Amino acid sequence: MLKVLFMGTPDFAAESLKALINDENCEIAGVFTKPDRPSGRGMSMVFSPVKQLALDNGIPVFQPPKMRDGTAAAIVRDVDPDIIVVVAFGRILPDEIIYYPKYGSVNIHASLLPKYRGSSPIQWSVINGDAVTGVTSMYMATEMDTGDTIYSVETPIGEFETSGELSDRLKVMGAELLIRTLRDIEEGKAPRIPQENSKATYVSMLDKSICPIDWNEPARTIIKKIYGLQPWPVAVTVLGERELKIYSADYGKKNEGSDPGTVIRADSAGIEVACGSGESVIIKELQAPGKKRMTASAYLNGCRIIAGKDKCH
RNA sequence: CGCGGGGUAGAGCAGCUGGUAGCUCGUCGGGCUCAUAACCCGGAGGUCGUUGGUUCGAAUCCUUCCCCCGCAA
Repeated sequence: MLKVLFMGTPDFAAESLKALINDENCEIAGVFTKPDRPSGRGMSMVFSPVKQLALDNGIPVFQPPKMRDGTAAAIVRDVDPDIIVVVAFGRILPDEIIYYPKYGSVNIHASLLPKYRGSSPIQWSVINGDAVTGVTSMYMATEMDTGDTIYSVETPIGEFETSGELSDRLKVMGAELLIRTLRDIEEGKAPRIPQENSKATYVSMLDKSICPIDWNEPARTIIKKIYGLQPWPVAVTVLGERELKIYSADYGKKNEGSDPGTVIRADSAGIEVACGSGESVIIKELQAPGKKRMTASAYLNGCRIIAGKDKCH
């Protein structure tokens, strides 16, 4: 029986916590999650998925505002876990916490380390057009995502798969990997593989500055960006007077003549826009300010777009 | 009371300095074409989100409530 202290915040982490709760071999002595903050319309306080799940299962929840002022470490000593499991916690832990438990701390990271160390590995693997990605379990070290890896599992990325969809798959894979990892650690047969630091790449947190679509890019780059930025922050382009969020798109025909950004067709099939490399992209679903998400053809019904004249910026 | 946008025919919108409603698509019927995401003719379909009020008269002005969306993460 492993006495586990779990740390995590979003939906992705809740999946792992759920697996731990259902695992006969684990006793969850407590859960750390980010402090509640107002969110949503009306800015009401909403508990994180991890907190909600913990509360539903009668697990003690701790939300120290700071990890380095000693109070968090004091809680850890008080809980006195055999191991700390960190999944998408969103905070950096001090050494006094990482190395406190008998087995140290393990982390589930949504990439094939050492590739994509950092905050948004799932999104970047999609945006960059990678064919495969995966989840990795590792022993945590002082520097973020640099610890020795234990296991990793790969999965192909669909050509039109969104980051949200991929995340839903990876969180399940991560939860399974976590259970296997913990079992082998307890049985003393988990490997400890140092990362090849020379092959490491880092990715930063996403923000809205990368949302605008650059129509000079090739079709695949644009399409991968559209799917990679979902469900947040969502790729955008300006068509006419409005900034449109683009939710789905497909490859259009070769188009050597038109300037990138030019609408070359607008009908029930969607809005086809010329892009770089003599290619084009067909916008299928979009959302205008204050409106619901809708198909491009529905949008065209109420907003005349003229092929050959209007341009996306 | 965090800020802002919106609820009008099946869908997307216009109308909103007041006089009972219009566009595009879809749909139904007919026609044209070798053919088409094409075109032509005709028809059906809306108590304009809800409550109360102002007015001779409100989708259009004020008010109550409900619902949807964006910002923020």
